[in-house]
Amino acid sequence: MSPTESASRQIAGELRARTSSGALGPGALLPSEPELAALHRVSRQTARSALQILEHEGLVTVLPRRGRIVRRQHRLTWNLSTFELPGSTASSSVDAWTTDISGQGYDPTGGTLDVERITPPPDVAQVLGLDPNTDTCVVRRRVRHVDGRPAVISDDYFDLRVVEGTELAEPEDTTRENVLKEAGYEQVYDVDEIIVRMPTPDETRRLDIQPGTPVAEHRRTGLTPDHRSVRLMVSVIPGDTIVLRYVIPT
Amino acid sequence: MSPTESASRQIAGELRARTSSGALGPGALLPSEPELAALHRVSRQTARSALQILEHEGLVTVLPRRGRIVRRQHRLTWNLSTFELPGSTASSSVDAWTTDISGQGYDPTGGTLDVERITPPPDVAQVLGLDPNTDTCVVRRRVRHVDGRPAVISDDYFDLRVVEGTELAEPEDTTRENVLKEAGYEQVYDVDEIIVRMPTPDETRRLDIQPGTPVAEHRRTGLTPDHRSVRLMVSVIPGDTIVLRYVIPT
DNA sequence: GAGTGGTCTAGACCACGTA
DNA sequence: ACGTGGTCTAGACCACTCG
Repeated sequence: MSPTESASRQIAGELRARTSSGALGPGALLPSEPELAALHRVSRQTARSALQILEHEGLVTVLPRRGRIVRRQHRLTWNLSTFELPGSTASSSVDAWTTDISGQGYDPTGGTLDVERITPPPDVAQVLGLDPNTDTCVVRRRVRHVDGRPAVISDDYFDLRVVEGTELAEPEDTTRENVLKEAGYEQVYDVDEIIVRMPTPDETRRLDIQPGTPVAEHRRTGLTPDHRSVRLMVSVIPGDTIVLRYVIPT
Repeated sequence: MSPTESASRQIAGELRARTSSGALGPGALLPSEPELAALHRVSRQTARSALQILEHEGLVTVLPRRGRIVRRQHRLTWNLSTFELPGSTASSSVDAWTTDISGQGYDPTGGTLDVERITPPPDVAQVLGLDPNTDTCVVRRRVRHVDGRPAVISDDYFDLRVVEGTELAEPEDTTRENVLKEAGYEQVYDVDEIIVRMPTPDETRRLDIQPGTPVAEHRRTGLTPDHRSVRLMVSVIPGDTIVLRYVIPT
């Protein structure tokens, strides 16, 4: 026999069933900790554990001093491929982020741009082929916003020798793309890597996400025809708000 | 002033710093709950909470009855684009999974294939354009393994009318990709959507993953030239073991 | 048998927003 | 003022494995 489930898991399971059956729809208020404890004749801690199981599953959000509600599951789509389906309205030359978000009825404005020259962190140095001791890289840090709230962390790394003298080394908000090509570094492939993990405490703070929300770390490396990496873009994307999308011709 | 951090968070932060500074490398044993409690003069529950914060961040794994160790962060790469960098050795016609995994020195064999005819779940019905009440779909369920352990859940859905009479409707493990084309449904685009979320209890069990490990839900829709969806592949991919990769020509 | 984590209890104090 | 969740304590019992 399977060992009986712990009380907290049983209670969590019961509530989970009520959400997936629709009895507790998105936005519905769950029982408070003392209520749930009394209902099931357990201590408040046990009831609390049950609710936290659901929080960690992403089913439930805490509204401070209001209680816990069932989460809405709506997500935005971020198109990461340059290729578009015929008939789509996207103009792929401008920043895809802006097009995507406003195309879905949201406001992509806001956020900050911060350009710095730093000694490259080890992982960046390796990708860009830099010496962490002697080389300098330019990082363009950005927090993209949606409807006025932080939505994505997006850091762009370049070798200083590549972008020196171009607008990419300056704190201007360029809509970019052929800057690198004009500097003699034609970019012909992007290699995207997507890592799924929990956020660091710092990321949780910067993105203002609920604890327990996983993120995608999206690392896009821009390659020249001779396979040199000229650009590394690292984005941190909260899983509860954004879907990544690729269109691939077969 | 910022309100002082709670004791459990402070202790977690201290341990986190010791891991990122390298003082606690991968595999290192962390202090046990009673040890940590005594060290910081707090109750066992508080010490436990601190350790659980790190578990939920994915930094730490529990070895039953041994203690908690710092996780290794190594991940496999799964190539999801058909396009390959010139010079790569992949033969893109066969199952990319097998090529990818064995190319990285792991064993992709094992697992099960289970073919069923079911009434389509609502999300599948919508994508494939089926009527949930009258239509039937064929699902090919698979749990892909790596080195003998479950690694990825991969369910393939088809309209029964499309695959009836082909090997895709039978419980055979075919590696051929042009079955659909021969049946008159040429597939010219794949649309991939990647959702980052926490696993359901069922997925946690089937994938045998640590609680607190996030997953990517990868949904690949195969489109014909007239934008009909003929195939939906849904994969559930544990974040702690696999990196997704796309190569995109610019 | 000692030591690990897993679970639970019954209390307590706190900050803080809503009503 | 009341009720919410956030945190903490000091105890307890359990299943299990390792030496």
